[in-house]
Amino acid sequence: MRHARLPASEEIALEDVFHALSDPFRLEVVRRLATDGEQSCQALEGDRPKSSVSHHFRVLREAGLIRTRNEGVTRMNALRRDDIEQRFPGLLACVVPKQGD
Amino acid sequence: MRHARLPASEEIALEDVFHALSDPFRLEVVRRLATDGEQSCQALEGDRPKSSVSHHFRVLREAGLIRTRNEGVTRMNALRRDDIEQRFPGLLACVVPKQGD
DNA sequence: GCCAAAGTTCGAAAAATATCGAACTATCGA
DNA sequence: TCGATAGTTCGATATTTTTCGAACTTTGGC
Repeated sequence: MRHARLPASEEIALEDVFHALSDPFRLEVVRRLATDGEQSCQALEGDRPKSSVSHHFRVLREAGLIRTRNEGVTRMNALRRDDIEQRFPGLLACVVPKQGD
Repeated sequence: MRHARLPASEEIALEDVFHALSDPFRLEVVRRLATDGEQSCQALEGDRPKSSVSHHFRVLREAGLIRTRNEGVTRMNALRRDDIEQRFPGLLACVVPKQGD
């Protein structure tokens, strides 16, 4: 399996991040990754076909929001917390729900 | 001129805000409003036709990012700083360039 | 009242995204 | 090696956005 395109931290573009997060499904994925940590694709698919899920994960990956690594037959997706925080401090805090919201 | 639709602070949706900011022109408008304060539409149009500019201001307005008031024959647009800050603390700080960036 | 200026609205055409099935790839286990 | 599992890629269609001209609205000035 070819290595997926992944922008370096400095290459992450705000427009791309915003576009990636403007979709409800992708926003939810980011939130789940933030609260529950690394997840496989299927752990987050909500009865959607795999090709659709794969598309959304790709958008998140290319925007620089997540990183994917192979673990056996599955792929684990993790939020690029530190990279995002470094590039756009405070952004993740707006996305991840705080208690009492 | 009819009053433009404007969501209350609590109604501002993160997805809408992200979508609004995912366009380079709109992101630039928000930055200009943040740094230079209230502006007319034409002060920010970059050789684009008025209908296109008007469309983008409408997206920003409906997302809850700006407020528009009539001033004579022009309409002045202002960033809804306080409302956005209250609803999504820290978000604007990610958008507006800090010095040395 | 008439004209000009600043935006808005409408409608149609172009461009970008999303959706989903089918075929493909890679890895693990038997 | 043969399945089975987890994703990816491709291609086609549907939906959403963007773009832009033309017509319209509102306000101020003469």
